[in-house]
Amino acid sequence: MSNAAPGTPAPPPSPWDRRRRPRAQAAPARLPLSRERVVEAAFTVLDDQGLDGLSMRRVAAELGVTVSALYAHVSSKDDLLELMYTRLFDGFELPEPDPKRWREQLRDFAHAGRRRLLSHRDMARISMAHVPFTAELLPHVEGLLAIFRAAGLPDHIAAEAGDLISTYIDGFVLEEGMWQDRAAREDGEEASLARPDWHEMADRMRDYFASLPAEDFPNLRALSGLMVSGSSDTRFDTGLEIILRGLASYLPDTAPGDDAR
Amino acid sequence: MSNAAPGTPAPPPSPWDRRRRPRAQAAPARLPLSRERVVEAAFTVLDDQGLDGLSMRRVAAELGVTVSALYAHVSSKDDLLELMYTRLFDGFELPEPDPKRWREQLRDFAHAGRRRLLSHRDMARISMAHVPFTAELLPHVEGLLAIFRAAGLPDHIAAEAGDLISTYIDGFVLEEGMWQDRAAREDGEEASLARPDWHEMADRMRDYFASLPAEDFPNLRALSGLMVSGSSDTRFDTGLEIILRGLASYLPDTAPGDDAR
DNA sequence: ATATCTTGGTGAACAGCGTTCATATGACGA
DNA sequence: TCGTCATATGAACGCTGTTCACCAAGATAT
Repeated sequence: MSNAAPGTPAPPPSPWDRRRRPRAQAAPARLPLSRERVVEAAFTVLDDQGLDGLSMRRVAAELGVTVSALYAHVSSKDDLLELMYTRLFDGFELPEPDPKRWREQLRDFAHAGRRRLLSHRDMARISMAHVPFTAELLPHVEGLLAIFRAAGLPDHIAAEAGDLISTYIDGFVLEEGMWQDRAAREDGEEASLARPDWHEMADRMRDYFASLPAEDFPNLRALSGLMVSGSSDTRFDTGLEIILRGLASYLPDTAPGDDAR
Repeated sequence: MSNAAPGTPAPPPSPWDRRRRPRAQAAPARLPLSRERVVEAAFTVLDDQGLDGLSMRRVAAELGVTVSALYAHVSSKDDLLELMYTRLFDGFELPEPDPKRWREQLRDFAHAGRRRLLSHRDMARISMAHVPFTAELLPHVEGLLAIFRAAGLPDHIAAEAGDLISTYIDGFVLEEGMWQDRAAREDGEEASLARPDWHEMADRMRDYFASLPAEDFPNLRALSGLMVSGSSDTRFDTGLEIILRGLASYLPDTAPGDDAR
């Protein structure tokens, strides 16, 4: 590797001498960036890094582009998150309100909402941080209100019910995600790092509850089975049903417990 | 102290020559740091900077101490946030369950919970990010379950009701805070920077709803008054009542609508 | 009285973050 | 062929959470 002694043969281009940058792959006929492509990339980063790993730099890397390029299409990270939030509910349609089927319609709404929140990691956290009153989301709010009013709910109840049910969905999925994360983290620390095994976590939790002093925590012990195990789906439906029954109680008088179950 | 050559009079201590640091105020008999003091400082930072402005460095500054000193008492920022979360509910007591008064007891619980969440800025965001199954919080869960079961609710309902009601409280306060923040931000951009005027924001929101095309948003327009104006307190109670009525519907048979309102 | 250990703090550093700005480059119309 | 325009670059700024080698002073032991 002789290069030192006999008169310095080839002066390496000093860093401040910029002739032509080696054009890393400057613009290889890439289809140009766009809002859509940025949001899309953000979703894939979100899905395999989680919200805490979602940085502008990583989104840029995903697109094979520098950070600053993103800011031509998105005005800030918050802006990007808001775009993701509204995009998540793209094409979310609410049915024409049918007074006789309002409960089913709300169940469908809740299930569809939950499914969408579950379709991307940590999405509930993002959703929770936003108020659904952007122009794109207003039709959904309107659709919900339409169902409530068609069902015959008094106005002051209808006005609150939308928030209540949306918050429930968000909150439930958020908690689902937190359990999954926690399971994954503890799993990763111990042995396997790619198996967020849900049941193992549930077992551990039930064991923990069972280990509590019986005289101080009788109810927690008694209900531990129901609280942690049991599919999320049925737990979700149970909570939802409580809300629906509460709403039904404000209806003039349809034989109570009628549509129940 | 002549030690140098007779020419150079007083060699100023070179920066890398560290004899004794001027002891800025090394340890002015300060009462030593403690977990408690750190958490306390974190709360005051939280209250006047918000969660986004809560950094370890600012907490340290609040205590007149360097960042690294904090890590002797707190293992990470997440740890600190968790401490704040559990500390918020210190001394939170649930009553001995009284089967006849379960609704009142739950109302009291909800009000107390909301009040505590409101007692520090952005606290609902912190609360939402945690699962209440830490050792310190388990007694509260137990107390809630006790009320549900004493009231006579079936187990699978009782197991879900705690989550439902807690999520409602958290979610409601969270949204309250978001409106306040948004109002404050827009206010700050325009003119006054110390008046988060709530009513002005509500007015603006109602105006916005009223400006929507009547044929597309009849319900939103009709209910806008109820949704945005009206005190938060009564809106909170309305949502809470829906849940309580839903729970009541699972009771064997106490003349429905009995304790209602 | 001197030496040692412990305690509780310092300050510099690291890697990463969101955001901005002057600059360079490729494609297109004149 | 030249200029223009849009687009992407890369360096920089100030901030973040976290770690680590070091240091001053008090308590303890010799």
